[in-house]
Amino acid sequence: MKKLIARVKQRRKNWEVCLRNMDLKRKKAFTKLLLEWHRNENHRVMPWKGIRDPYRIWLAETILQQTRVEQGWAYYERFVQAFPTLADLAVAPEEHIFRLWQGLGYYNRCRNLLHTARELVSHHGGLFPRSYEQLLTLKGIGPYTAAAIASFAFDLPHAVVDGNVLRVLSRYFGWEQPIDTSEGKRLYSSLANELISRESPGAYNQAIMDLGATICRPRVPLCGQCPLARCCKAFEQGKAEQLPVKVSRRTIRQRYFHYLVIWYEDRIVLQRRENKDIWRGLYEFPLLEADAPGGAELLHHAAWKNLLPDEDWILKSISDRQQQLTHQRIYARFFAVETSRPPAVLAHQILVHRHQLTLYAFPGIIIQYLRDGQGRLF
DNA sequence: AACGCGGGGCT
DNA sequence: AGCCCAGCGTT
Repeated sequence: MKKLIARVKQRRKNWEVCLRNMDLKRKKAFTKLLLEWHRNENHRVMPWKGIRDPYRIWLAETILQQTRVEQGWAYYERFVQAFPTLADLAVAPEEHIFRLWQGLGYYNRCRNLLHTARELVSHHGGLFPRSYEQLLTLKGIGPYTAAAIASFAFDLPHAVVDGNVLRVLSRYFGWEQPIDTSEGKRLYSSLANELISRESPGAYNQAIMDLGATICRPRVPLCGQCPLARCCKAFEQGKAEQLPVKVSRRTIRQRYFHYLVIWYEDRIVLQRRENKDIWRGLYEFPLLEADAPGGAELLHHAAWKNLLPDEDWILKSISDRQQQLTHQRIYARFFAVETSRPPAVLAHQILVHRHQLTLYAFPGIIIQYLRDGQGRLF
C-alpha cells in the first residue's frame, strides 16, 4: 500500500516536472503579451481598480467573491461611502452592515467582514498584515483574497487564482486538467505563481482577470481580438470553447417553506435565521418547513400555537412565491393572518412596526412578498 | 475531498 | 434549463 502511494506521488511529481519544462516558450510569451495588452489596450474601468488601500481592496474582493462585477459595483460604492475606513466598519452595528449587504447573497461573507474588521482593530493595531500567510489566517480571506491584497496593496508576487485565471490558463496552455478538483487547483495555482511578473505583480494580476472577463470569456471567447491568440494552445487546436474542463455537477434540492405573516394592528412578527442553513442572519416570518406544500391546517400546528392561540385571528390570504438558488429551489407559501390580540412572541421573535421594516435585512423571497403589496409595504 | 452557501445575467 | 461569476469555511 505504501509503495503504491509512493508510486502515485512519484508519477504526479514527474507529471509536474514535465509540465514545467514543456511550455517554456509559451510561458515567457504569456506574461510579456499580457502586460503589453494591459498597458496599451486594457480600458476596463472599475471603482476599486488601481487602489492601494488594503482596506478598500479587501472590501472590494470580498464583495466580488463569486459575484459578477456589475452586481457588486454599487454595493462596493455604498460600503465605501458608509464605512470609508476600517475603523468605521469595525464599530458599525451588525444590523447596519447586513442591511447594506442585503440582496448580495453568501451572507457569511458579511459576517466574516465584520468579524475580521474588529479582529484587525483589536489585535493588529487597525492595520492589515503585510504578508500572504498572515492575511490567510483572517476569517473570510482565502487564497484568492490574500493574493489580491498582497499584490495590489503591498506589491508581493502572489498570483490570484479565480474563475477568470483558471479559464485563461486552461485555454492558453490547452490543459484538460479539471479546474474544480484539489489536484487541478494545485496545478493551476502553481503555474500562475510561475507566470506572475516579479516586477509588477499587481498589474499582472489585474491584467489576467481583465483579459478573462473581457476577451477570454466563458462563452463566446473573442479570440479574434485576443493579444495572446497566436501563442494560445486552445486557439491553435480550435477548442477554446471546450475549455476549461469541470467535473462536478450538483443536484438541486427542493424545499417547501410556510410562512406565517401575522399582523397585529400595524405590527408584524419577525424572526432571525440562526441555524447553519441558507440566509443566516437575515430576517423572515415564523416558518414551518415541510417535505411538501401544506394547506391552512398548518395554522393549527403546535409550533405556531403561541402566535395563533384560539379564535382571535382570521386568515386573510394565502399566496405562493418561488426562489431559485444555486443548489436549492424554495417554494414559499405565505399565510397572512390578522389578530386582534398582541401575539405572544417567543424569545427569538420580535414584533416590528411596518415603518421599521427597512431596518432589517430579508431574503429575496420575503422582499418579493412584501413588495407585491401582500405585505402592505415596500 | 466534498459540500453548502445567493442572486443575477447570459445563452 | 443550465452555466458561470474577482471564493471561503466546514466537515
